Formats: sequence, structure tokens, C-alpha cells
Amino acid sequence: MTTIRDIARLSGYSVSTVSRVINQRNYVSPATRMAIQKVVDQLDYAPNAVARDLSRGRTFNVGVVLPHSDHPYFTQLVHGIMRAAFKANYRVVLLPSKYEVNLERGYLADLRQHAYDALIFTSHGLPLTELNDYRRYGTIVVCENPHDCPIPAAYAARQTTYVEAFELLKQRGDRRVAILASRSLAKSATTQAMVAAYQQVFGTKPAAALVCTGVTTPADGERAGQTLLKQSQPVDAVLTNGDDIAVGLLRAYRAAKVSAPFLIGQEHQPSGEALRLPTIDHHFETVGARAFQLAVSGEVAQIPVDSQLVVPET
Amino acid sequence: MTTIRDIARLSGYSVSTVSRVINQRNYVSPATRMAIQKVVDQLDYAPNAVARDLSRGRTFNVGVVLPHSDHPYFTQLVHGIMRAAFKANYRVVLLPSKYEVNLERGYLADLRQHAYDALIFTSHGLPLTELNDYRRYGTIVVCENPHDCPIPAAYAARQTTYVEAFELLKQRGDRRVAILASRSLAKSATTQAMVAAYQQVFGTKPAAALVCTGVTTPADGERAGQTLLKQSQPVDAVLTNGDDIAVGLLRAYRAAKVSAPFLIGQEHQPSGEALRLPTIDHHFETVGARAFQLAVSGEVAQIPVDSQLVVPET
DNA sequence: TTGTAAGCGTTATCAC
DNA sequence: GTGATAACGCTTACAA
Repeated sequence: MTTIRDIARLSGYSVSTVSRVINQRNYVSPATRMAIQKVVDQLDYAPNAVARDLSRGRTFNVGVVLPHSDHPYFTQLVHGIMRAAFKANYRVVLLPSKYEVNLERGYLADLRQHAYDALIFTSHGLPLTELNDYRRYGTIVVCENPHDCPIPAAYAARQTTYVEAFELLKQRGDRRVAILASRSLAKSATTQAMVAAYQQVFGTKPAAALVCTGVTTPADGERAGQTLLKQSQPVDAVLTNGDDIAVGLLRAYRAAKVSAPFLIGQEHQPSGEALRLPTIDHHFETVGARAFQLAVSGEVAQIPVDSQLVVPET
Repeated sequence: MTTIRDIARLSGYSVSTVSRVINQRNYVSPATRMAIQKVVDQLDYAPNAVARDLSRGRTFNVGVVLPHSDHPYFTQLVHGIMRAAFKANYRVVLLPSKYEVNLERGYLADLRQHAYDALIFTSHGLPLTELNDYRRYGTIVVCENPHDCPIPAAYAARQTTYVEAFELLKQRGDRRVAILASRSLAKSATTQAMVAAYQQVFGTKPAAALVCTGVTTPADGERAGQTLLKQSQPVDAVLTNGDDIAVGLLRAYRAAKVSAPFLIGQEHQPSGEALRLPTIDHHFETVGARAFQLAVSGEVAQIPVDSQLVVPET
């Protein structure tokens, strides 16, 4: 591998002059520039990016921790982060976590080791307080409402829209309303928001049997549908965990030849449009973009992003 | 920032002994280990990842060039790459290109500068020959059939399945069959495969008016639908560019209150299932995993991955 | 078992 | 304008 020193030696100039030519910084006489450039071209020299990063003390990398990479929540978020990162000349590094705390700790360690300038947790298994502890090593941003934890955050303001969704069901006269969630009430801010909204609208907590957790894929949705079908009384409506998941749920009802409950989707995906479902658009791309801005600015702010209930035209 | 030298100084041992303790390599006496570890803990020391990469001469990063980050082709591919990369302890860096050749050249330059150990082009605007030229600087893998260009490649074997799809339409008696494609015939191997399959089945090239290019999103699909609606004779069937795009196309027909043509999807997405569309599953996750394997093995092989026509049960 | 010292390939500070 | 040289922070022969 040819280095800057090789160029210096062969051109007869010093390493620093070569560096100036390469980085087009400060004055170098045209003649010198040409002479050096000639050697650079001859040796097909390219400066080493890692050495550069080391010398500069920054990487321009931002790590994005993802529990799953195939869920629309994450793909939309990543998309938003990428758009913003691209404009700011940062690179996005994908870090799969599967919600495993040891993996998450590993990424925190990487941040501490300056592998990334900042870390964005699109979701996390570790307690918020533990993430917060690592902020002394670098910027950390989360994509959920951190409430009283003073950590930078950009997140979908879900609560009001969930209320709107349940109001819609209430007006329709639906009584037995199920909820599909990806994680347990204890662990997930999102599940908590759904349950809280239910309570606000219906005045009671949803029956435990009507809250299905562990649902993240269409196949999970199908399983959830099978569970709901087993109940003694039919379910009137379901607030699903995503339009795609609603498709899976329908699979179960279709197989059982039972007419399906009224469904509300989330994520505003084409599948929801195909089914002509009301859906909740959480504007995750915007959330992602905001999260990135927090990541590079180092600002400690909590930025809610409005979500929106989208009802298909009749 | 505390460095390995600080630890050496404060513990009274040498830098190399400290390094051994940190990396748990070679023998260090338990007493020494403990003494050093104590200082490490006290100073809350963590080794610098960039310095490590520089010293080792590898980054364990693989760059993935993506024209779009919101298209299912790319998300599925990325998903497959991530799974494989994770197992091999590599990190995936996302590189948006929008098919702009100058961006792509920039990423090639980054490879040359050892910012990545390898580069995977999920698609590309630059000619294959130019990509191939850069292989002397590092491993480059493409995700399309490179035919006679000797570049590592993992790709969906589309042709036979496209033939199957057109056979299905032919048997149904569809005569006027449109094709939705993302890029022009000249630029895209995929478009070429679709047109070739059409010709194989119907014996003629598709009419130019029935090949819509520039279609990558549901909104594009809607525009394509509007175009098809303007034709003097109705279109019988459309091989769409993706299930999600079929949803967009239906939007146009619905708005016009015209009954829609028979649609075939691609990508096997939930939206296709919702519409009960026949669809083509290109197994892009597998393609991604294979591409990654080529990226790190350095093997120069061309790996076709079978695709599959999926017809919904009636 | 531990230490010395030479890399790894840049950038940046100062002198000249 | 250009050049020495010291960082940057780590790994790794080789020596002891």
C-alpha cells in the first residue's frame, strides 16, 4: 500500500506539503502541486480513511440500533435518519439488537470507544436510565417519549391519536375491542400509550385476554387472530400493530370462515390501503430525521412528532 | 481522553502489557492483570476503536449502496445482508445513491481509501465495467446478473419466473398486457428480463405504450394507472413492479371508476396478500445473504437465487 | 512474564 | 511556500 510518505519521498517534497495538496488546503505553489499530483497519479495513491479519522478524532458515523430490520416502524425510521444523515455528510451504521441487552451494551461500549459519533436507539431492551448513564461517552438519542428521563428524544406523539382511534370504535358501537402490541405493557412505552388511550375512552382497562403482545410480523398477527377466535364472545374490533399485521390477522379469520372484526391499522402502509383500513400514520420518517438532528447537534431536547389517523374515503 | 499510555504510566506497567490485558491475549500474570484492570476501571478507560482499526488494517465495515431506502427490494436485501453480516461480526453501512453516478464514484473512492472492507451494490447507475475496474481496490459485489462481466454477483434469477407469470396471463386470455418497470430498458437488467420474458411468451415485443418506466413507488403506480387509462383500448393485465405499486395503480382505476385489469405483483408483500394478487417472490433476503458472503470471502462467483411465482389460494 | 520501540497513515503546529 | 516533527491511540515483533 502506498502512503503519503511514499509520495513525499518520490516527489522530493515533504509529507506536509503532500498533505496540503491532497486536502487542497493552504497555499501550495502551482508547480509543486502539479509535481506532487503527478506522483499521486502515477502511484495511484489514495489517502487512508481510517488514519484520517484517527487523526481528526471523528468518524462521521452514527450508529442506529434496531431490534428488527424488517418491521415498517424501523424501515421508516431508518429512511428518515438516512435522508438527514446524508445531507449532513454522516454515514449510517445499522446495529441489530433483537432487544438483547447484551448486544445493546456492546453498542454502548462501541460508542464509548468512539466507533460512532452518536447512537440512536429506535427502541431498546435496556432501561432508559442505563442508556442515560452512557451519555457521558457520547450522544445518545431515543425514539420514544422518555417522560422524566432527561435524554434526547424524538418520538411519535401517539397518545392523542390512539384516543381518536378508540373514539372511532366507540362511536361505531364496538364493545369488545382487542389490542395488538409488540411488547409487554411493562416494557413498551407504545403498549402503555395504547392501553392508556383505551382506558381514557372506555373508562376501564382492556381485558387481559384482549391484549395480545409479542406481535410484530404478519405471522404473529395470524396467531393473534387464532387466539381471538378462540374466545367465547366474538371480538368487535382490533387496534392492530400495523397494516401488514392486520393482513396476517385476516388470514386467521379467513381460514376459520368467520367474518372479521373491524380493524384499525398503523404505519399507513400500502397493505392498509389495499384493505381500505383506517390507519395511524406516525410520521416515522420525520421522527427519524429529528432524531438524527439531535444526534449530531448534541442538543438535549425531547421532540414529539404528531401522528395522524387516516381514514379511507368511502 | 484517557489512553493506553495513561494506564501504563499509572499502573507502572508497559503499554504492551496493558494491551495484552485489554485484549486478553498472551500470558499476563494474574497479579499484573488485576493491578492493570484496577487502573483501567478507575480511569474508566476504553480503547479507541478507530486507532484499533488503523493498527489492524481492517474495519469490519461493509458498505451497501442503495438507490432508494424505502423500496421493498432494498429493504429485503438489506435485511438479508444484515443477518449475514451480524453473524460474521461485520457492520453494515448504508450508502444512499439515488442512482447518481457521482455519488457512486464517491463510494468507490471510499472503498479505495479503506473506509470499507467491501462494497455491495444493490443496484447501480455506473456501468458494470466501471465497477469492475475498482475491484483492484477491494471486494465489490453486485446484486444483478452480470452476464459476461466477471464480477462477484448474487442475484434473483428472474427470467424463468417472469415467463411463468406471462404464461399465466396468456392462459387467462389476456392480450393487452402492460409492464411496470423502475428503469429504462437500456439501463436495467430487470426491465430487460421482463421484456425478454414477454417476448418469449407472446412472440412479440411489448408495445412501447404498454411499458411504463420510472415506476418505483405507489404514487408512481398511480400515475402509471392514469396513463394506461388514457389508452384507446383497455389494458387486460399488468405485470407490476411490486405489490405496493399495484395498490397505487388500483388507486387510479378506482378514481376513474373503471374496473381494474388483472394484476400480478412482485416482492410478495402483505399488500399483495391483501389484494389476493399473484406475486413473484424473488427471495431477496437470500440474495442479500449470499451477496454478503461473497463480500467477505472475496470469492468471485455468480450466484443466482431462484424466484417463485406465488398464487393465492382461491 | 514483561518491556522496548517500531509501526499503522494521517493531520496539525511551528518554524524557516 | 515548504519542511520537521510531534501528535492521534493502538498493535506487535522482538528483546530481555
